[in-house]
Amino acid sequence: MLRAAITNGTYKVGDLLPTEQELCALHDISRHTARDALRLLSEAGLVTRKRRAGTIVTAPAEPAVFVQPLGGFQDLLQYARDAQLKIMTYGPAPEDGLAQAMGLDTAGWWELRGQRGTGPKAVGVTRVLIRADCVPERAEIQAHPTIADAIEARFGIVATRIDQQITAMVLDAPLAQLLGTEPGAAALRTRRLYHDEQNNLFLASETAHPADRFVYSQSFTRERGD
Amino acid sequence: MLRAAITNGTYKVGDLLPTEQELCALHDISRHTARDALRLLSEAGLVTRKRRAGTIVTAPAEPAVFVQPLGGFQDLLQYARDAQLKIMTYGPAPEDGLAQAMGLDTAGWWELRGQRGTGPKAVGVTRVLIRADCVPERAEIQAHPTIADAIEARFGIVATRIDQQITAMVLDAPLAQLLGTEPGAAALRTRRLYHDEQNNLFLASETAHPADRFVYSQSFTRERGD
DNA sequence: AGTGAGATTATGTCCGGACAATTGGTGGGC
DNA sequence: GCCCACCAATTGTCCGGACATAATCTCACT
Repeated sequence: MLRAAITNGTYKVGDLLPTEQELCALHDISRHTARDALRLLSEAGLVTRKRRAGTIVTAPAEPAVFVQPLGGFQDLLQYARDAQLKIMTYGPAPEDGLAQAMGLDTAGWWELRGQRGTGPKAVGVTRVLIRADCVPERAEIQAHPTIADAIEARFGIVATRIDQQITAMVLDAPLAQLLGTEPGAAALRTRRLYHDEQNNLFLASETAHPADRFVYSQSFTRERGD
Repeated sequence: MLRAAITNGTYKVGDLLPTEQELCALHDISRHTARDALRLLSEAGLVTRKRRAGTIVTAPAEPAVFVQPLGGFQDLLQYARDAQLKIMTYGPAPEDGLAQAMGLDTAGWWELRGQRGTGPKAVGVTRVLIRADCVPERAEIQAHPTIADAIEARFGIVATRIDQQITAMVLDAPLAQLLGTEPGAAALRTRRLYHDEQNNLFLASETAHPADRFVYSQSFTRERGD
């Protein structure tokens, strides 16, 4: 949670983190546990600790990203099923055709949640968050044709841009509330970008609010002019 | 000490380290402390820990080397003085002329210890070990002309080979006994190589025993034929 | 011989406490 | 105003204990 707080700007470079005792009181943990958390941050080079002075943020946190061979979105879904992760969406359900193209089963899997964000970019955007009870140390999905290949096979269109990643993250308070879980819970954030100019198809992962530094969601949408 | 044991081959890749409880009993420490030690090794990638299986050595330890801006030997001495480190030698005292050239004060600073090693290479070799109560995280000696420059200026000779490094290490039992301290104590090992063929001057850092994987000493000697 | 349940034994993750070391802050004396 | 002694706060390093978790081992059973 501290790492997330640093990442999203709650604590900026130069700020002082709560002392160990404060963390104990805040989260009802022992000093030992608080120390472990701060130690991890220190080892990651995000903070510097000095006696008497406290713990100072020295570098902005980069979200931990697992980039390598994650396969397509279907793989991700399958992985989520195997790992008994919870798949949730918020925003409207994706169009059937699009959902089918993405290999999504709109029945059962989808728990529609309240639309988050009201900005223009949120219109028509469906977001997917796969919630994990534990964050896997390493995603073990086999390398495999990307979702772009599947789209190309079914629709005959070609994605001109591909960008995929999966991130293990810790939910902060507002998002946790939105998703009906507790702050500090682990979540897998998926992100993919596909853009086909020819068919004006735009499949993008975006943040609900520009103010959010995180990209929490997997989005399926079309260009606004569509 | 475990790290040193891995480095010097006491534990080889694939070997099992003592369990936490065994370490507790061996060194009369709490499990927490033993865990910390093993955790450091694990974070350094030297060992892999698995439940029930134990702690397995997965990579040979490279001695931690501080290579960068260490300056010359005088700087090192000054640093040792400032940091109130203990400077010890064993073997015969260096010749006055050579010692002067090296900027060494043969009076006071030198605590002659027993000659270690009987091999031919040990003849006439004086070794210096700078002992530290704590291992500095980073040597903070200013960059500065190397000792080779000083030699050149005073003797008009040119070192044809320069190799300098300083290593923070932990004393194992035999060396600790030799130096009259306790196993596990911290020490700074210095190493420099200078060779001037023109004047047949050879200033080298060598290990006392070829079997020793460590180079513990700073040596000042002349070629055997000298 | 193979299988599976259970015991065993490591490590992983917590709790609680004590004291040391460092260093910023404070206040008194000059 | 400056300096120095002292205090207090914070992290660093230990101790001790409890239980969870995972993986190996054992052994009865088929």
